[in-house]
Amino acid sequence: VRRTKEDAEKTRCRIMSAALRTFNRHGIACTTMEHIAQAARVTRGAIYWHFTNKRELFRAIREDISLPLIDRADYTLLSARECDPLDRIRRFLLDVIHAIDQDSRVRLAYCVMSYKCEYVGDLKGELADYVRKIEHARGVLTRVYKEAGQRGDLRAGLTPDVAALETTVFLVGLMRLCLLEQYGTRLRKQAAQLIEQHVAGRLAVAVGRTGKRV
Amino acid sequence: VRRTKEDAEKTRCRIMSAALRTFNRHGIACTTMEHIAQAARVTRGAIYWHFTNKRELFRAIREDISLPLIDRADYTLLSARECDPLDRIRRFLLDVIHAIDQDSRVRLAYCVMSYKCEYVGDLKGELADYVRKIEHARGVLTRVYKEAGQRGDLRAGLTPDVAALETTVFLVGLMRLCLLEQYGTRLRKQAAQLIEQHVAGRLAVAVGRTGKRV
Amino acid sequence: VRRTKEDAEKTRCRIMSAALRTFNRHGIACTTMEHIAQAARVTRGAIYWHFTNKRELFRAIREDISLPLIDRADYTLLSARECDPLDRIRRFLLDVIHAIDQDSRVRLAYCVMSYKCEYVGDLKGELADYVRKIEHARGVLTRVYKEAGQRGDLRAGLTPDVAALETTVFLVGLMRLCLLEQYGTRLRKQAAQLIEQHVAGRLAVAVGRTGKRV
Amino acid sequence: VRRTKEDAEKTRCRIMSAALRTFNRHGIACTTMEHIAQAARVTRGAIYWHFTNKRELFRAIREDISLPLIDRADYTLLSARECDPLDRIRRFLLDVIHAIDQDSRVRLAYCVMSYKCEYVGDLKGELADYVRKIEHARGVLTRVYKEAGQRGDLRAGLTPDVAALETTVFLVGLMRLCLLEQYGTRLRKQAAQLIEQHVAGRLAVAVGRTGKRV
DNA sequence: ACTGACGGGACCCCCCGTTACT
DNA sequence: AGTAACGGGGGGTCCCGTCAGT
Repeated sequence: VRRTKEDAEKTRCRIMSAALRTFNRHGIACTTMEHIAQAARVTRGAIYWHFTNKRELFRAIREDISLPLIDRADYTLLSARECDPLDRIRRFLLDVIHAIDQDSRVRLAYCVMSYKCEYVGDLKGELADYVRKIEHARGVLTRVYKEAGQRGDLRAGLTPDVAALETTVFLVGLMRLCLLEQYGTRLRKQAAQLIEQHVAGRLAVAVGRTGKRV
Repeated sequence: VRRTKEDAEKTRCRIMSAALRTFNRHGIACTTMEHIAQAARVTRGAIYWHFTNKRELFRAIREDISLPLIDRADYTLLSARECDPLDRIRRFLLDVIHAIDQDSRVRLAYCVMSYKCEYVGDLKGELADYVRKIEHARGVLTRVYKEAGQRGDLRAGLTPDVAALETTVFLVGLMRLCLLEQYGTRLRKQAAQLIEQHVAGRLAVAVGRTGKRV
Repeated sequence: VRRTKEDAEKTRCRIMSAALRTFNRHGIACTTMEHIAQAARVTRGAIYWHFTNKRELFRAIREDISLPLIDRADYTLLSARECDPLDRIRRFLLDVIHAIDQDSRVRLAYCVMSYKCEYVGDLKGELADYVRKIEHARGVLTRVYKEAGQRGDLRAGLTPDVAALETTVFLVGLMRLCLLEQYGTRLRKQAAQLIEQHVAGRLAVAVGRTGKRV
Repeated sequence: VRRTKEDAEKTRCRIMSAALRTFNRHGIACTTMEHIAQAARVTRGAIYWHFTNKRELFRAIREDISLPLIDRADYTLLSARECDPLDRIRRFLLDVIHAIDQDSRVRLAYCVMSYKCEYVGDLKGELADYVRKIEHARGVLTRVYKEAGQRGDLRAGLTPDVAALETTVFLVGLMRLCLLEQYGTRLRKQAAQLIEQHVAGRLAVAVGRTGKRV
C-alpha cells in the first residue's frame, strides 16, 4: 500500500508510461488492463483507482503529450523574433520531426495514434480533435505564408491558402511515414533535406539573375 | 439445401460488402463475426465457410480493392503514350483522389485501412505490405522524375530522388486527409488545385523562353 | 455438441431446472452463471445460447411455473360445477397449498420469489406483475363471495369486498409462511384445518337454532 | 482530525440512514459500500470504521428498528390494563400497521426485509430470527386468545391455537401487502376496517342477549 | 475518526471456432 | 452451402477489505 502523495503520483506516471508502451505493442483494442498492470508492476485495481477506464487512460496520455507540442509549435511559427517567415516554417517542420526522432514518448504516442488506434465509437471524438488541430495548424501556416507573400517571398501563382494547405498535407504525410517502424527511422534522416526542398518549392525565383534560385 | 455456384458467389460478395461496411462502422478489432453476419443477413457459419477467420476476410477485401488500383496507377505513370512526364504524375495523383471520391468501396476500404485498423500482431504484415507499396510507388515516381530531369523540366537543385520522395509524402498526406469523414469530402474538391500546385513546385522556371508555365 | 431439436430442448430444460435449484440455494443475486452451468452440466456458452441473460432466465422460470397455476386456480373458483361458493374458495386455497407441498418445482420457484429475490431495478416489473396477480385473485374472490352473499351464506356485516380482501391477505400470509424452510413443512400439515377455520369465519350463523354454527 | 463523540455518533446515524435508503433502492445484494458512502456523504473507510461489513450494517439497522417495536407489541398484548382480550389484539394489529404507515424508517426497513433481501448464506440466520419472532407473536396471541376463550368471547369450534395461528397468518399477509409500493399505500387506508372484520370473525355470536356485535 | 491508495478477486457478458445436421 | 447448438476462454469492470497516514 502506497502512502504519500508523491508515491501516488509516481504510480500514476508509471501506469501511463506502461500503458503507452503496451498500446504501442498490442494496439489499443487488444491491450488488456492486465497487460498494462503487469508492465507497470501494479494491479488492475490501482489502474482503475487513477483512471475510470481504458478510454480515459488513453485520453490522458494523448493530452499529456499533445498539448505541450502544440504550444511549442505555435510559438515557433508566430514568435516575431525570427524575421524570415519561410524560415519559421522550415524550423517548425524540423522541430516536429526532431521531437518524433528524439523523444521516445512522443514517438510512441504518435505511433499509437497513427497506426495502433481505431477511431470508432467513443474514439470518434478524438478524430474530430485531430481535425481541429490540423485546421489550427493550417490557419497558423496561412498567416505565416501571408507574411511571406507580402514580403514577395512566395512563388508566383501560389496563394498563401494553397501553400498552407500543401504544407499541411506535407506534414501529415511526413509524420505518417516517419512513424513507421524501420522505414520511418531511415526516413527521419532524410527529413531535413526533404523539408528544405519543400520550402524551396514555395520560394519565389530571385529575378534579375540568370534564373537560378536560392 | 443445395445452392448453385452463383448463389454461393453472391453470398461471398454480400459477406465481403457487409464486412467492409461493418469494419468502417465499428473498426476491425471491435467488429465481431456476428455483426458482419447480421449485416450480410447470413449466419456466422456461412462466413466461416467462405473465410477462415476475420483476418483472412480483411485480407480478401484489401486485395480485392488494392490490386486493380495499383495496376492502373502503374499504367498511368509508365505508359509511354503520354509525352510529358510531369503530366503523367499529375494525372496519377488526380486518378487516385478521383477513385477515392467516386468509388465508395474504394473510399471505405482505404478509410478502414487508414483510421479503423490497428497494425499490430497479425496485421503487422499488412503494414509491411503497405510500406512495400509505398516504396514501389516511390520507385516508379523516381523513374518518371528522372525522365523529366533529362528533358530539363525539373527545378534546379531538385534531384529526382528527393522529388519522388516528396511526391510520395504528398500523396500519403493527401490521401489521409481526404479520407476523413466530413473534412475529407470538402478537401477532395480542392484536390485538383492542390495537385496542380504541387506539380508546379517541381517544375523548372522557363526564363527567357516563351514564358509558358503549366 | 448436441444435435437434434429434442436434445436442445432437453438442454434448455436442464438449464432451467438447474437454475431454479441454484437460485434457491444461493439467491438470485449471488447465483453465478458458472454455478448454474455446473449444476446443469453444460457450459456458460450453452446457457447464453438459450437465454440472453440471468434476468431472462429467471423470467422464463417464473412464467413456466406461474401460468398453469393461475389457470387452474381460475378454473377451480369460477367453474360452475361446484354448487357451494364457499366450498370453491376452500378448495382453491387447499389446491394452492397442495401444489406447494407436493410439486417441488412449484415450491422452489415460489420460495425463490418469496425469500431469495430482491425486487429492485429490472425486477421491479416482476413485482408489478405480482400485484396484478393479487388483484386478479381478489377480483375473482369478490365475485365468488358475492354469489355466496346472494345465497345468504355470508356472515352478517361482512361485505363481499372485505371478505375477498381478507382471504387474499390470508392466502398471501399462508403462502409466505408455508414456504419457510422447516417451519413451512410443519405448517403445511395444519393448513387444511387453518383453511377450514378461515372459511368458517366467513360463514353466516344458522339462525333458528340455539346459536350454534355449522 | 479529532472529532467529538457526538460527531462520531452523528456519522454513524447518517450511515445507517443512508444504508437503509440505499438498501431500499438497490436491494441489499446490489448495494455497494460506495453507494452507501455517497448517500451518507462519507468515504467507504468511514463505514468500515463503524461496521465490519455490509451484513453487520444490515443487522444493526434491523435491531435498531425491530426491538422497540416488539417490546411495544408485547406491552399492548399482555398489559392487564385493557380488559377485553380481543380488543387488545385489534389494537396490536392496528399499532403495527400504524407504525408502518407513519414511521418511514420502520416502513423502509420492513420493506427491505420483505422485498429487497435474499435470505441466503449469511442472511439465513436473519430468517431464523424472523421465524423466532413469528413464533413469539403466535405464542403471545395464543395466551390472549385463551383469555378470550375463558371469557366465552371465542367463536364456538375455534381453539385458541388455531385462532392465534390464523391471526399470525393474517398479520404476515397484511404486512407483506401493506409494504408494496403504491398498492400498499392504498391498502393501509382499508387496514382498520379489515382488522375489524378479522377480529369479528373470531368473536362469539351473542344470541338472546343484547344482540350487540362489534 | 476518517481518508486516500492499493491489492486482489470475482462475475457477467461476449466472442470465437467447430461439429453434427440438413 | 449453410445452420443451430455448444464448448471454451478471456477481458473489462466493479467491488471488497485493508493499511499507512493525518
